[in-house]
Amino acid sequence: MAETRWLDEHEMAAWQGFLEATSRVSRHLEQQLKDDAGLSHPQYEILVRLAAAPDGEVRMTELAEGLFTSKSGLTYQVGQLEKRGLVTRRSCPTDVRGVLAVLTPTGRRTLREAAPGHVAAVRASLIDVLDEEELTVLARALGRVGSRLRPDGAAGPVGPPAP
Amino acid sequence: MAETRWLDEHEMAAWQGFLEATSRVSRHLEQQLKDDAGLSHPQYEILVRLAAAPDGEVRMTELAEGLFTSKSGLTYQVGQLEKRGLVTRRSCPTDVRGVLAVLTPTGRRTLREAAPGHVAAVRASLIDVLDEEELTVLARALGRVGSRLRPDGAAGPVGPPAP
DNA sequence: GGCCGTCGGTTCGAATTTGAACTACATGTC
DNA sequence: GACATGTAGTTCAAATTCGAACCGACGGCC
Repeated sequence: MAETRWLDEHEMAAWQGFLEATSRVSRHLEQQLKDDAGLSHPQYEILVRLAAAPDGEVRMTELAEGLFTSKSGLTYQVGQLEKRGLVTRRSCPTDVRGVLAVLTPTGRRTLREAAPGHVAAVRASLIDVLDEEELTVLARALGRVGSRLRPDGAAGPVGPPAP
Repeated sequence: MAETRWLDEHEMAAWQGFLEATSRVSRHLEQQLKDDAGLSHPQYEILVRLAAAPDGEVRMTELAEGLFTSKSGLTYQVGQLEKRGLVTRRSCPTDVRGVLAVLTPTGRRTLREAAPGHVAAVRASLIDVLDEEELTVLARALGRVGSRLRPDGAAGPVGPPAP
């Protein structure tokens, strides 16, 4: 292994900015959702995915992937939502092992009530803080960062070899 | 409250990219640190801050602010580090209430061994994935996002009122 | 000098997250 | 068809996180 390439000032600023922004934004939104809708962020995301799916139902595994969370974590959160009547489970018709999480009418209503406040908070804390160029660059750059870390190894081109 | 301004496709891409990138990067680095050095990310950050401070000691509250974590969370993590002999506590000479976390020689050595691998992982997952322009824009944009959410209300100019 | 509101840290209990079993089923191969 | 291997989801214990309650100490003020 060659000498360590430490981060220069510029890179360090980006890294620290990333850390601070992600911490604060996620904390802020978590708080907003809890206060205004009594939902955690994972729970909100579950409702969103279900609402967007045909018949409002999605396989557990598919949900877990979309949430970037572990299988057991998802089981827990769906359990919480089920307790509150926002979601139901039914077994998958084409695979006996499978389970579908299903959005209930109450769940759909809860989401409809929570969404405007949450979107407003996302805008206030992130989206509307960026100008047009920043938004574009950020989407492109972070999209690449995220996709390269996907487990399926969608690493794509590693980029040109160092000159 | 006016009509909700939903996110358009462009904004949604940025938001989703942000969510995915933050999830995956933090998960990836957490894993790398645990595997290679037996440290959690908060623990690593504590060691870094201590190593950078004169005499390797920092007040608890100051540490908590730097880590964007709660006071109790910090107490816990410093406790863990203390158990492993990487950190000691001593009471602050100028304020009886205060506590200083102090880096031990073992702690300093542990950090020195962990740092190269961690920096490499930060590069591989984020920094080296960005080109020069992206790095600059990201530092600027996320820096602004983070600072606006600081509790001290360093909100700065909110920007021109909507036209 | 004594009081009052605030600060610095810890402790506590509750909620959440994770990875490692574990069960039950699906799938491909011969 | 039977078997080996992999997949879907849950359960479990352990670790971590948060906020609220708490205690002792500080500081300003009368």
